[in-house]
Amino acid sequence: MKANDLLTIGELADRTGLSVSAIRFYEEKGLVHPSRNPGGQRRFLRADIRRLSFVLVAQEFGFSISEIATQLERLPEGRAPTKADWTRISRDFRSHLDKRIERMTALRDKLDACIGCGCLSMQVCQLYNAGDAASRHGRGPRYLLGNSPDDVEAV
Amino acid sequence: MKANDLLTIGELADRTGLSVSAIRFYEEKGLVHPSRNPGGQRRFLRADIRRLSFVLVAQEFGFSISEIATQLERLPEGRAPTKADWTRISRDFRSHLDKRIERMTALRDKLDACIGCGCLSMQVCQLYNAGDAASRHGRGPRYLLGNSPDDVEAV
DNA sequence: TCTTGACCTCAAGTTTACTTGAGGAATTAT
DNA sequence: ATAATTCCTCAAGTAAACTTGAGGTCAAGA
Repeated sequence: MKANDLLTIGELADRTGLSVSAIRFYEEKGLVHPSRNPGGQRRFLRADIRRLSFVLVAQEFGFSISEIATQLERLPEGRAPTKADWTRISRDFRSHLDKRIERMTALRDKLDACIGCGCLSMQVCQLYNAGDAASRHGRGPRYLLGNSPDDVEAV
Repeated sequence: MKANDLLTIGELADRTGLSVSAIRFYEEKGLVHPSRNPGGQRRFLRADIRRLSFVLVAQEFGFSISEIATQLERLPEGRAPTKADWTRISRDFRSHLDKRIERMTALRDKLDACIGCGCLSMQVCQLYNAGDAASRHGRGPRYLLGNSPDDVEAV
């Protein structure tokens, strides 16, 4: 590490656990904006360690890179983000995460009921619910797990 | 629909909400094994509606197509799966899902603590935990959210 | 029968998130 | 001073999960 507090791409890679190529890729996607030294090499702020770690956590939360880029645009460039900056972003995360957890838990509970009743191969079950079917539009199975009203005699 | 109880690919698409091309793709990946009529067109069993709906649900649970294919190999071909068949598979789902929910919830709780304390831009917080850092290997940030022991003075 | 809509195959394209490789310049270590 | 690292750019490759298109066949209804 040089006398100043800027990091080379390799140092940043070591600090974040990312590969060098991934960091270059993230720059291309607008997640970081390193400066260059006289020789043309990238120089990163220490704050970029956190920025990239944020990216990794956000990915685990199910955000795509472009969504993360949008979030990060709300952070200041050049100076360390304030508490208010991060709080705003965290709140968005929180609500996104809540929805995902809610959805997963609902699926699990329904699955639980099915394990008990064996309905995945039968007709009457929590998953076989006209309400569900009626509320579904667009993507995904219209009738969860293949049941549809006129299939009752079939499978 | 013809007199017999076999479905054309279009009918199956209507029933599952999948596109025709997706169903062909799934066949290629071994998720369904339709027979052919004399003219060479695919003919599906009614049980394939459930099979494909299972695929969609499994994808939401975070399984990849090849993992789903592995699970489905445990189901009988040609006859309707029994309660025991599905129960075995459901149990695997349940444990996979539990792990994911656990992980998401843990992340959310840590995030909550951070929204409260503003630590995403500070030094002391739930996410800044030597234990976490020590237990991390391989993929992902070595130091969650960018903190590392000698960065305390920095950001 | 004939026409239209559904189906067929096979190849290539798409998006996301990166990695790998070639060819070369800048830094650092000895 | 020189060798060993590290870095640079750009192009191309990879894997997953599909879609799109070309060129042609099959089936169902008027």
